[in-house]
Amino acid sequence: MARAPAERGELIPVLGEIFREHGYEGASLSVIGERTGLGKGSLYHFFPGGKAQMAAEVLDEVGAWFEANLYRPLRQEPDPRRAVGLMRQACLDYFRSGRRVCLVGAFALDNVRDRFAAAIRGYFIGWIEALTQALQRGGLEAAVAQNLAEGAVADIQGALVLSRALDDPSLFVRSLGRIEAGLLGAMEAR
Amino acid sequence: MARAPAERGELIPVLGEIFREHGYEGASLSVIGERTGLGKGSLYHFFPGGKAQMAAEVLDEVGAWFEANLYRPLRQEPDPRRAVGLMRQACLDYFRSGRRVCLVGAFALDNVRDRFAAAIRGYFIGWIEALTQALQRGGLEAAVAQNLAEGAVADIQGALVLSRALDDPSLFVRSLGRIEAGLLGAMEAR
DNA sequence: TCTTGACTTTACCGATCGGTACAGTCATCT
DNA sequence: AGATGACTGTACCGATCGGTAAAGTCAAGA
Repeated sequence: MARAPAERGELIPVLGEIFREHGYEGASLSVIGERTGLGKGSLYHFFPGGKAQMAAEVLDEVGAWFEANLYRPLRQEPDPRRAVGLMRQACLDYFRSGRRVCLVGAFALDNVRDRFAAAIRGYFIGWIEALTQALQRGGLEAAVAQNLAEGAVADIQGALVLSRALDDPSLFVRSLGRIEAGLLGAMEAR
Repeated sequence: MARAPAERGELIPVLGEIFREHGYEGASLSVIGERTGLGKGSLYHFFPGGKAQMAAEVLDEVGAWFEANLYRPLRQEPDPRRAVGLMRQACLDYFRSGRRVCLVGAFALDNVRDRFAAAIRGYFIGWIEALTQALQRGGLEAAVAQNLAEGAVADIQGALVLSRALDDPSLFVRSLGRIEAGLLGAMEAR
Protein backbone atom coordinates (compact mmCIF):
# COMPACT_ATOMS: atom_id res chain seq x y z
CA MET A 1 0.00 0.00 0.00
CA ALA A 2 2.35 2.71 1.26
CA ARG A 3 -0.31 5.36 0.86
CA ALA A 4 -3.55 6.07 2.68
CA PRO A 5 -6.68 4.67 1.02
CA ALA A 6 -9.39 6.99 -0.18
CA GLU A 7 -12.13 5.15 1.67
CA ARG A 8 -12.40 2.96 4.67
CA GLY A 9 -13.86 0.25 2.48
CA GLU A 10 -10.64 -0.01 0.50
CA LEU A 11 -8.92 -0.88 3.75
CA ILE A 12 -10.62 -4.24 4.25
CA PRO A 13 -9.08 -6.09 1.29
CA VAL A 14 -5.64 -4.89 2.36
CA LEU A 15 -6.25 -6.12 5.88
CA GLY A 16 -7.43 -9.41 4.41
CA GLU A 17 -4.19 -9.85 2.56
CA ILE A 18 -2.21 -9.07 5.71
CA PHE A 19 -4.12 -11.65 7.77
CA ARG A 20 -3.72 -14.17 4.97
CA GLU A 21 0.02 -13.67 4.89
CA HIS A 22 0.75 -13.37 8.59
CA GLY A 23 -2.13 -15.08 10.34
CA TYR A 24 -4.07 -13.38 13.10
CA GLU A 25 -1.36 -13.33 15.74
CA GLY A 26 1.37 -12.62 13.24
CA ALA A 27 -0.42 -9.56 11.90
CA SER A 28 0.87 -7.12 14.46
CA LEU A 29 -0.37 -3.55 14.56
CA SER A 30 3.00 -2.39 13.36
CA VAL A 31 2.78 -4.65 10.32
CA ILE A 32 -0.76 -3.50 9.69
CA GLY A 33 0.24 0.12 10.06
CA GLU A 34 3.14 -0.32 7.70
CA ARG A 35 1.14 -2.05 4.98
CA THR A 36 -1.87 0.21 5.18
CA GLY A 37 0.11 3.39 5.56
CA LEU A 38 -2.03 4.23 8.59
CA GLY A 39 -0.88 4.97 12.12
CA LYS A 40 -2.44 3.42 15.16
CA GLY A 41 -4.54 6.52 15.68
CA SER A 42 -6.19 6.15 12.30
CA LEU A 43 -6.59 2.41 12.64
CA TYR A 44 -8.34 2.74 15.97
CA HIS A 45 -10.43 5.55 14.58
CA PHE A 46 -11.75 3.24 11.85
CA PHE A 47 -11.80 0.13 14.01
CA PRO A 48 -12.44 1.02 17.64
CA GLY A 49 -12.57 -2.68 18.38
CA GLY A 50 -8.94 -3.06 17.38
CA LYS A 51 -7.49 -6.07 15.64
CA ALA A 52 -10.44 -8.29 16.49
CA GLN A 53 -12.80 -5.94 14.71
CA MET A 54 -10.51 -5.74 11.70
CA ALA A 55 -10.44 -9.52 11.42
CA ALA A 56 -14.20 -9.77 11.90
CA GLU A 57 -14.86 -7.26 9.13
CA VAL A 58 -12.40 -9.01 6.86
CA LEU A 59 -14.21 -12.29 7.46
CA ASP A 60 -17.51 -10.57 6.69
CA GLU A 61 -16.13 -9.19 3.47
CA VAL A 62 -14.73 -12.56 2.44
CA GLY A 63 -18.07 -14.17 3.23
CA ALA A 64 -19.88 -11.55 1.15
CA TRP A 65 -17.55 -12.10 -1.77
CA PHE A 66 -18.10 -15.82 -1.75
CA GLU A 67 -21.83 -15.38 -1.36
CA ALA A 68 -21.98 -13.08 -4.37
CA ASN A 69 -19.43 -14.75 -6.60
CA LEU A 70 -19.66 -18.40 -5.68
CA TYR A 71 -22.64 -19.46 -3.61
CA ARG A 72 -25.25 -17.42 -5.48
CA PRO A 73 -24.09 -18.53 -8.94
CA LEU A 74 -24.01 -22.11 -7.66
CA ARG A 75 -27.61 -21.80 -6.53
CA GLN A 76 -28.94 -19.80 -9.46
CA GLU A 77 -27.16 -20.97 -12.58
CA PRO A 78 -29.77 -23.15 -14.30
CA ASP A 79 -27.26 -25.52 -15.88
CA PRO A 80 -25.63 -27.41 -12.99
CA ARG A 81 -22.66 -28.41 -15.13
CA ARG A 82 -22.04 -24.78 -15.89
CA ALA A 83 -22.52 -23.93 -12.20
CA VAL A 84 -19.69 -26.27 -11.27
CA GLY A 85 -17.54 -24.71 -13.97
CA LEU A 86 -18.23 -21.26 -12.56
CA MET A 87 -17.15 -22.46 -9.14
CA ARG A 88 -13.89 -23.74 -10.52
CA GLN A 89 -13.16 -20.48 -12.29
CA ALA A 90 -14.10 -18.38 -9.26
CA CYS A 91 -11.73 -20.44 -7.11
CA LEU A 92 -8.92 -20.10 -9.61
CA ASP A 93 -9.42 -16.34 -9.61
CA TYR A 94 -9.87 -15.87 -5.91
CA PHE A 95 -7.04 -18.10 -4.78
CA ARG A 96 -4.77 -16.76 -7.51
CA SER A 97 -4.27 -20.23 -8.96
CA GLY A 98 -3.06 -21.50 -5.60
CA ARG A 99 -0.68 -18.70 -4.74
CA ARG A 100 -3.15 -17.27 -2.28
CA VAL A 101 -4.19 -19.03 0.89
CA CYS A 102 -7.75 -19.38 2.19
CA LEU A 103 -8.03 -16.99 5.11
CA VAL A 104 -10.97 -18.85 6.59
CA GLY A 105 -9.22 -22.20 6.32
CA ALA A 106 -6.11 -20.79 7.94
CA PHE A 107 -8.17 -19.33 10.78
CA ALA A 108 -9.90 -22.68 11.21
CA LEU A 109 -6.58 -24.39 11.88
CA ASP A 110 -5.37 -21.58 14.11
CA ASN A 111 -6.19 -21.21 17.77
CA VAL A 112 -8.26 -18.12 16.91
CA ARG A 113 -10.88 -20.45 15.49
CA ASP A 114 -12.98 -20.23 18.63
CA ARG A 115 -13.09 -16.46 18.51
CA PHE A 116 -14.47 -16.42 14.96
CA ALA A 117 -16.21 -19.77 15.03
CA ALA A 118 -19.53 -18.48 13.72
CA ALA A 119 -18.07 -16.74 10.68
CA ILE A 120 -15.82 -19.69 9.86
CA ARG A 121 -18.66 -22.12 10.17
CA GLY A 122 -20.98 -19.97 8.10
CA TYR A 123 -18.45 -19.68 5.30
CA PHE A 124 -18.11 -23.42 4.86
CA ILE A 125 -21.75 -24.27 5.52
CA GLY A 126 -22.76 -21.74 2.87
CA TRP A 127 -20.36 -23.21 0.36
CA ILE A 128 -21.41 -26.79 0.99
CA GLU A 129 -25.10 -25.97 0.86
CA ALA A 130 -24.82 -24.02 -2.38
CA LEU A 131 -22.80 -26.75 -4.04
CA THR A 132 -25.20 -29.39 -2.75
CA GLN A 133 -28.08 -27.51 -4.39
CA ALA A 134 -26.29 -27.37 -7.71
CA LEU A 135 -25.52 -31.08 -7.58
CA GLN A 136 -29.13 -31.89 -6.74
CA ARG A 137 -30.23 -29.91 -9.77
CA GLY A 138 -27.82 -32.15 -11.63
CA GLY A 139 -29.97 -35.14 -10.72
CA LEU A 140 -28.17 -36.34 -7.60
CA GLU A 141 -29.98 -37.46 -4.50
CA ALA A 142 -29.78 -35.09 -1.52
CA ALA A 143 -27.53 -37.26 0.66
CA VAL A 144 -25.21 -38.10 -2.22
CA ALA A 145 -25.01 -34.47 -3.28
CA GLN A 146 -24.25 -33.37 0.27
CA ASN A 147 -21.47 -35.92 0.59
CA LEU A 148 -19.94 -34.94 -2.72
CA ALA A 149 -20.15 -31.27 -1.84
CA GLU A 150 -18.42 -31.77 1.50
CA GLY A 151 -15.70 -33.73 -0.22
CA ALA A 152 -15.20 -31.16 -2.95
CA VAL A 153 -14.94 -28.25 -0.53
CA ALA A 154 -12.52 -30.21 1.65
CA ASP A 155 -10.51 -31.14 -1.41
CA ILE A 156 -10.17 -27.51 -2.44
CA GLN A 157 -8.98 -26.56 1.03
CA GLY A 158 -6.55 -29.44 1.03
CA ALA A 159 -5.25 -28.51 -2.38
CA LEU A 160 -4.50 -25.03 -1.04
CA VAL A 161 -2.61 -26.52 1.91
CA LEU A 162 -0.68 -28.90 -0.29
CA SER A 163 0.18 -26.49 -3.06
CA ARG A 164 1.47 -24.05 -0.48
CA ALA A 165 3.39 -26.77 1.36
CA LEU A 166 5.06 -27.85 -1.87
CA ASP A 167 5.22 -24.29 -3.16
CA ASP A 168 3.64 -25.53 -6.36
CA PRO A 169 0.62 -23.53 -7.56
CA SER A 170 0.15 -25.87 -10.49
CA LEU A 171 -0.93 -28.54 -8.02
CA PHE A 172 -3.90 -26.38 -7.10
CA VAL A 173 -4.85 -25.84 -10.72
CA ARG A 174 -4.63 -29.55 -11.43
CA SER A 175 -6.62 -30.38 -8.31
CA LEU A 176 -9.42 -28.04 -9.30
CA GLY A 177 -9.61 -29.75 -12.65
CA ARG A 178 -9.82 -33.15 -11.02
CA ILE A 179 -12.46 -31.97 -8.56
CA GLU A 180 -14.61 -30.49 -11.30
CA ALA A 181 -14.25 -33.65 -13.35
CA GLY A 182 -15.32 -35.73 -10.37
CA LEU A 183 -18.45 -33.69 -9.83
CA LEU A 184 -19.35 -33.68 -13.52
CA GLY A 185 -18.78 -37.41 -13.67
CA ALA A 186 -21.07 -38.02 -10.71
CA MET A 187 -23.83 -36.00 -12.32
CA GLU A 188 -23.22 -37.72 -15.64
CA ALA A 189 -23.73 -41.12 -14.03
CA ARG A 190 -27.00 -39.79 -12.68
CA MET B 1 1.85 -32.02 31.77
CA ALA B 2 2.19 -30.22 35.11
CA ARG B 3 5.20 -32.30 36.07
CA ALA B 4 8.68 -32.61 34.63
CA PRO B 5 9.20 -35.48 32.18
CA ALA B 6 11.66 -38.24 32.97
CA GLU B 7 13.47 -37.87 29.68
CA ARG B 8 14.03 -35.21 27.13
CA GLY B 9 12.47 -37.44 24.52
CA GLU B 10 9.15 -37.35 26.31
CA LEU B 11 9.19 -33.62 25.87
CA ILE B 12 8.84 -33.63 22.09
CA PRO B 13 5.29 -35.02 21.88
CA VAL B 14 4.15 -32.49 24.46
CA LEU B 15 5.73 -29.70 22.45
CA GLY B 16 4.03 -31.08 19.36
CA GLU B 17 0.66 -30.86 21.00
CA ILE B 18 1.35 -27.30 22.08
CA PHE B 19 2.35 -26.22 18.58
CA ARG B 20 -0.69 -27.98 17.16
CA GLU B 21 -3.01 -26.15 19.51
CA HIS B 22 -1.43 -22.71 19.47
CA GLY B 23 0.52 -22.52 16.25
CA TYR B 24 4.14 -21.46 16.17
CA GLU B 25 3.69 -17.83 17.13
CA GLY B 26 0.92 -18.60 19.57
CA ALA B 27 3.07 -21.09 21.45
CA SER B 28 4.80 -18.61 23.70
CA LEU B 29 7.56 -19.67 26.03
CA SER B 30 5.27 -19.07 28.96
CA VAL B 31 2.65 -21.42 27.50
CA ILE B 32 5.35 -23.98 26.77
CA GLY B 33 6.76 -23.63 30.26
CA GLU B 34 3.36 -24.01 31.80
CA ARG B 35 2.40 -27.11 29.85
CA THR B 36 5.76 -28.84 30.16
CA GLY B 37 6.28 -27.89 33.77
CA LEU B 38 9.72 -26.59 32.81
CA GLY B 39 11.12 -23.12 33.33
CA LYS B 40 12.89 -21.19 30.65
CA GLY B 41 16.24 -22.27 32.05
CA SER B 42 15.44 -25.93 31.57
CA LEU B 43 13.91 -25.38 28.17
CA TYR B 44 16.99 -23.58 26.97
CA HIS B 45 19.16 -26.22 28.51
CA PHE B 46 17.42 -28.88 26.41
CA PHE B 47 16.94 -26.70 23.36
CA PRO B 48 19.72 -24.12 23.12
CA GLY B 49 18.24 -23.05 19.80
CA GLY B 50 15.07 -21.92 21.54
CA LYS B 51 11.61 -22.18 20.08
CA ALA B 52 12.87 -22.71 16.56
CA GLN B 53 14.80 -25.79 17.64
CA MET B 54 11.81 -27.11 19.53
CA ALA B 55 9.62 -26.79 16.45
CA ALA B 56 12.29 -28.32 14.23
CA GLU B 57 12.62 -31.36 16.50
CA VAL B 58 8.88 -31.71 16.69
CA LEU B 59 8.69 -31.69 12.91
CA ASP B 60 11.42 -34.32 12.79
CA GLU B 61 9.54 -36.49 15.24
CA VAL B 62 6.31 -36.14 13.31
CA GLY B 63 8.14 -36.99 10.12
CA ALA B 64 9.67 -40.06 11.72
CA TRP B 65 6.28 -41.21 13.02
CA PHE B 66 4.72 -40.95 9.60
CA GLU B 67 7.68 -42.66 7.97
CA ALA B 68 7.43 -45.60 10.35
CA ASN B 69 3.66 -45.88 10.66
CA LEU B 70 2.40 -44.70 7.32
CA TYR B 71 4.90 -44.39 4.52
CA ARG B 72 6.79 -47.61 5.21
CA PRO B 73 3.63 -49.73 5.49
CA LEU B 74 2.36 -48.11 2.31
CA ARG B 75 5.54 -49.10 0.53
CA GLN B 76 5.98 -52.53 2.03
CA GLU B 77 2.54 -54.05 2.51
CA PRO B 78 2.27 -56.54 -0.35
CA ASP B 79 -1.47 -56.19 -0.76
CA PRO B 80 -2.08 -52.65 -2.03
CA ARG B 81 -5.72 -52.74 -0.96
CA ARG B 82 -4.63 -53.57 2.55
CA ALA B 83 -1.96 -50.85 2.39
CA VAL B 84 -4.60 -48.25 1.70
CA GLY B 85 -6.64 -49.60 4.60
CA LEU B 86 -3.64 -49.28 6.88
CA MET B 87 -3.23 -45.68 5.83
CA ARG B 88 -6.83 -44.95 6.67
CA GLN B 89 -6.51 -46.50 10.10
CA ALA B 90 -3.21 -44.78 10.85
CA CYS B 91 -4.79 -41.43 9.95
CA LEU B 92 -7.79 -42.10 12.13
CA ASP B 93 -5.49 -42.90 15.02
CA TYR B 94 -3.02 -40.10 14.54
CA PHE B 95 -5.53 -37.34 13.92
CA ARG B 96 -7.77 -38.64 16.69
CA SER B 97 -10.68 -39.07 14.31
CA GLY B 98 -10.44 -35.44 13.25
CA ARG B 99 -10.11 -33.88 16.67
CA ARG B 100 -6.43 -33.32 16.16
CA VAL B 101 -5.02 -30.97 13.58
CA CYS B 102 -2.12 -31.71 11.24
CA LEU B 103 0.83 -29.75 12.56
CA VAL B 104 2.59 -29.78 9.22
CA GLY B 105 -0.48 -28.60 7.36
CA ALA B 106 -1.02 -25.82 9.86
CA PHE B 107 2.61 -24.75 9.51
CA ALA B 108 2.25 -24.80 5.74
CA LEU B 109 -0.56 -22.22 5.89
CA ASP B 110 1.25 -20.13 8.48
CA ASN B 111 3.88 -17.56 7.69
CA VAL B 112 6.46 -19.79 9.37
CA ARG B 113 6.27 -22.05 6.32
CA ASP B 114 9.42 -20.56 4.85
CA ARG B 115 11.42 -21.26 7.98
CA PHE B 116 10.56 -24.96 7.95
CA ALA B 117 10.00 -25.33 4.23
CA ALA B 118 12.25 -28.37 3.84
CA ALA B 119 10.61 -30.40 6.61
CA ILE B 120 7.12 -29.47 5.43
CA ARG B 121 7.91 -30.35 1.86
CA GLY B 122 9.55 -33.63 2.86
CA TYR B 123 6.55 -34.67 4.90
CA PHE B 124 4.13 -34.32 2.02
CA ILE B 125 6.48 -35.56 -0.67
CA GLY B 126 7.12 -38.69 1.39
CA TRP B 127 3.43 -39.30 1.85
CA ILE B 128 2.58 -38.80 -1.82
CA GLU B 129 5.45 -40.98 -3.01
CA ALA B 130 4.62 -43.83 -0.64
CA LEU B 131 0.96 -43.77 -1.61
CA THR B 132 1.87 -43.56 -5.27
CA GLN B 133 3.96 -46.72 -4.92
CA ALA B 134 1.09 -48.59 -3.28
CA LEU B 135 -1.29 -47.53 -6.01
CA GLN B 136 1.15 -48.61 -8.69
CA ARG B 137 1.35 -52.01 -7.06
CA GLY B 138 -2.41 -51.96 -7.38
CA GLY B 139 -2.04 -51.88 -11.14
CA LEU B 140 -2.27 -48.17 -11.79
CA GLU B 141 -0.05 -46.35 -14.19
CA ALA B 142 2.60 -44.09 -12.63
CA ALA B 143 1.07 -40.78 -13.70
CA VAL B 144 -2.42 -41.86 -12.69
CA ALA B 145 -1.20 -43.16 -9.35
CA GLN B 146 0.69 -39.94 -8.66
CA ASN B 147 -2.36 -37.84 -9.44
CA LEU B 148 -4.60 -39.96 -7.24
CA ALA B 149 -2.07 -39.86 -4.40
CA GLU B 150 -1.79 -36.08 -4.53
CA GLY B 151 -5.55 -35.82 -4.48
CA ALA B 152 -5.94 -38.22 -1.57
CA VAL B 153 -3.33 -36.47 0.59
CA ALA B 154 -4.87 -33.10 -0.21
CA ASP B 155 -8.30 -34.45 0.59
CA ILE B 156 -7.14 -35.67 3.99
CA GLN B 157 -5.68 -32.27 4.78
CA GLY B 158 -8.83 -30.58 3.61
CA ALA B 159 -10.98 -32.89 5.70
CA LEU B 160 -8.96 -31.86 8.75
CA VAL B 161 -9.49 -28.19 7.95
CA LEU B 162 -13.19 -28.66 7.34
CA SER B 163 -13.93 -30.88 10.30
CA ARG B 164 -12.19 -28.40 12.55
CA ALA B 165 -13.96 -25.46 10.93
CA LEU B 166 -17.34 -27.12 11.47
CA ASP B 167 -16.23 -28.63 14.76
CA ASP B 168 -17.44 -31.97 13.49
CA PRO B 169 -14.98 -34.85 13.80
CA SER B 170 -17.42 -37.21 12.12
CA LEU B 171 -16.82 -35.34 8.89
CA PHE B 172 -13.20 -36.43 9.00
CA VAL B 173 -14.14 -40.04 9.62
CA ARG B 174 -16.61 -39.98 6.73
CA SER B 175 -14.09 -38.29 4.46
CA LEU B 176 -11.48 -40.94 5.15
CA GLY B 177 -13.99 -43.60 4.21
CA ARG B 178 -14.78 -41.82 0.97
CA ILE B 179 -11.11 -41.35 0.15
CA GLU B 180 -10.29 -44.99 0.76
CA ALA B 181 -13.25 -46.07 -1.33
CA GLY B 182 -12.09 -43.82 -4.14
CA LEU B 183 -8.61 -45.32 -4.15
CA LEU B 184 -9.90 -48.88 -3.95
CA GLY B 185 -12.32 -48.14 -6.76
CA ALA B 186 -9.57 -46.79 -8.97
CA MET B 187 -7.47 -49.91 -8.41
CA GLU B 188 -10.51 -52.11 -8.98
CA ALA B 189 -11.09 -50.50 -12.36
CA ARG B 190 -7.45 -51.30 -13.16
C1' DT C 1 33.90 -36.53 51.46
C1' DC C 2 34.62 -33.82 47.74
C1' DT C 3 33.90 -32.88 42.92
C1' DT C 4 31.55 -32.85 38.88
C1' DG C 5 28.05 -31.72 35.79
C1' DA C 6 23.31 -32.13 34.56
C1' DC C 7 19.42 -29.64 35.56
C1' DT C 8 16.55 -25.77 37.76
C1' DT C 9 15.35 -21.31 39.60
C1' DT C 10 15.29 -16.61 39.46
C1' DA C 11 16.19 -12.22 38.01
C1' DC C 12 16.82 -9.69 34.30
C1' DC C 13 17.44 -7.81 29.27
C1' DG C 14 15.74 -4.92 25.26
C1' DA C 15 12.06 -5.26 22.00
C1' DT C 16 7.59 -5.50 20.85
C1' DC C 17 2.90 -6.48 21.84
C1' DG C 18 -2.25 -4.44 21.72
C1' DG C 19 -4.30 -0.52 23.23
C1' DT C 20 -5.13 4.49 25.01
C1' DA C 21 -4.84 9.53 25.26
C1' DC C 22 -4.66 13.56 23.25
C1' DA C 23 -2.93 17.41 20.88
C1' DG C 24 -2.61 18.53 16.33
C1' DT C 25 -4.16 19.01 11.19
C1' DC C 26 -7.20 20.21 7.67
C1' DA C 27 -11.26 20.20 4.55
C1' DT C 28 -15.98 21.53 4.87
C1' DC C 29 -19.91 24.11 6.40
C1' DT C 30 -22.10 28.25 8.41
C1' DA D 1 -13.65 34.27 9.70
C1' DG D 2 -14.90 30.92 12.89
C1' DA D 3 -16.50 26.51 14.23
C1' DT D 4 -17.02 21.69 13.44
C1' DG D 5 -15.65 17.11 13.17
C1' DA D 6 -13.26 13.57 10.67
C1' DC D 7 -8.82 12.02 10.60
C1' DT D 8 -3.70 11.66 11.97
C1' DG D 9 0.84 11.67 14.55
C1' DT D 10 3.06 10.87 18.63
C1' DA D 11 3.94 9.75 23.08
C1' DC D 12 2.88 6.66 26.27
C1' DC D 13 0.83 2.53 29.04
C1' DG D 14 1.46 -2.13 31.33
C1' DA D 15 2.09 -6.74 29.72
C1' DT D 16 4.38 -9.99 27.41
C1' DC D 17 7.58 -11.45 23.99
C1' DG D 18 12.07 -14.54 23.08
C1' DG D 19 16.26 -14.93 25.07
C1' DT D 20 20.45 -14.59 28.52
C1' DA D 21 23.11 -14.95 32.78
C1' DA D 22 24.31 -16.85 36.72
C1' DA D 23 23.56 -18.61 41.26
C1' DG D 24 21.63 -22.62 43.34
C1' DT D 25 20.25 -27.67 43.74
C1' DC D 26 21.28 -32.31 43.85
C1' DA D 27 22.38 -37.14 42.49
C1' DA D 28 26.17 -39.93 40.89
C1' DG D 29 31.19 -41.04 40.63
C1' DA D 30 35.87 -40.80 42.46
